[in-house]
Amino acid sequence: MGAIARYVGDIMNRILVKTVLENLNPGSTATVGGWVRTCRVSKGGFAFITINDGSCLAALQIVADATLANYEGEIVKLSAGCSVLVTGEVVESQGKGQRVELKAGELRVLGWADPADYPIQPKHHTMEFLRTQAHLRARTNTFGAVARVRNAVSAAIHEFFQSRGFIYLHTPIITASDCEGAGQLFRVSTLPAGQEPKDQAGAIDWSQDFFARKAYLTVSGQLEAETYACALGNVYTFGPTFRAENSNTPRHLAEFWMVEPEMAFCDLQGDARVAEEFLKYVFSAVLTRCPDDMQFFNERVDKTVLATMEHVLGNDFVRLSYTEAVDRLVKSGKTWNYPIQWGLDLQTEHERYITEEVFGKPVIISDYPASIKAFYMRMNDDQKTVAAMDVLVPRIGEIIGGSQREDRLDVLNERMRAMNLEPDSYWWYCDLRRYGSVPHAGFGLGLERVVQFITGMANIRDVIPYPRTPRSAEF
RNA sequence: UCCCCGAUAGCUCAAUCGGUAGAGCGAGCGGCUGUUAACCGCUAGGUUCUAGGUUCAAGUCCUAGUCGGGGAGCCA
Repeated sequence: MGAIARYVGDIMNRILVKTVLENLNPGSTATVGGWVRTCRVSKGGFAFITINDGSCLAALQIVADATLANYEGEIVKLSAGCSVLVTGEVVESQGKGQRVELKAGELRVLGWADPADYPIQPKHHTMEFLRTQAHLRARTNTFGAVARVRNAVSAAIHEFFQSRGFIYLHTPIITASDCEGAGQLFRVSTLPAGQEPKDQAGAIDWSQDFFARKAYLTVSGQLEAETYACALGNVYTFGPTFRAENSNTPRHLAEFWMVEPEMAFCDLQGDARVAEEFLKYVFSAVLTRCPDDMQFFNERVDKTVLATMEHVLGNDFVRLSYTEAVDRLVKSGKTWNYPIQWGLDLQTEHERYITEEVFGKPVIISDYPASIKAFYMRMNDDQKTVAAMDVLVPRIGEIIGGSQREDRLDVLNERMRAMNLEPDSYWWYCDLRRYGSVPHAGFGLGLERVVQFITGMANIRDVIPYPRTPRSAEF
């Protein structure tokens, strides 16, 4: 067995750097493992080695002196990226910058990292460069903090719904619904490329494909979630979602994670109320659990994120109808690149004006014209608008899109025909309205956009470990 | 997909009117130091994204492409 095997006992007993820094007092003994951030060798016969193990933003300072057997042979040669296992005594730090440090009694080098070619130097790197080193970028302060915040957000999402009795539902990744109205789909096929079997008309014969029909990666679990909501009451999905849109922006991914609660016996007002409570719960949880990481983002990434979080938590979201929003935009006196007119969708510039300049906080816009929204949204009594709502936040724009669903079969059929959709291919979706239909509502939230909003990270590709975007699927 | 901008040392950038490529950081070596993005000195390090073109001469100008960034659309 190799070198690692000999250390298994110590590895299993290691203590997190976070624990040492926050909980251990001078006099304790500890074994920690981590990756070297910096190593400064003093001719006075000792070396300062800071290591990080991902458990927290801060690094632990190790003091190793020349009495250690491998001091000259190994310790003085340590550099950024090396992995080490250190056992020593927690002591009060003589220097500034840390409460305690670890005086090494034994320092084992588990893995070297040649400083001549280790890509993560102890200096500023651009996000663009780190994206090309996605397998190592988690070792930086920024990406470690992003990973911890993303984790805290994910945990908070489950907690919020679980504590309210929602059932976590796993909707299919592969779907045969090819027109959910949410953009381009990735096709899933096992037919040999270029040699697909043809039917008599010369078209590809999909009946010979794996699923005996065309299949795709899901763009939303909503329709399936509705069926379970109409049996279990409140459910939520939380999983990967795919869009084959050729979108090249700092806010779009081809593969991203989406949360989609769906609630039976719920109308649009209830939907909006849950959306607001939900966002506030998640923001609050991150502030509570990742204070150091949030402080870091506030200092190094975006100096407004903490104030924004506090502001959002301390204020009610603004409720505004689409009609009122259009009215405000018309009367703003501003000149727009895109026209404002009742019946046209709001553009990014309009949404940002409302949420950033008019109110300076999240805004929930509701009751959009039916003509610009999906077939499944419930027609309002005015016969012109549907019970849809978008939650808009400063800087990001739309973070949540939701609606009360059309629960009347005849109205749904009418809407589908008006949008050139074939009700027969949605037979199971229509069945929900045929048998025991109930008012229900839900919304979808992009996980990465929430993490972006919370951390202030400018590009969505930097809040997911391995971003998939047009022409990019490295790693 | 559309518009704009960019690509020069490992990284971040500079290079005047088109005139023969430089700095900081990092790295190597040496010095100094309870240090903490340590500090000081020396050294090495380049097919200037690719392919064409203009010119006596191209990092610089032109054309096409590739990749990256910003904005827009689509959306979460």
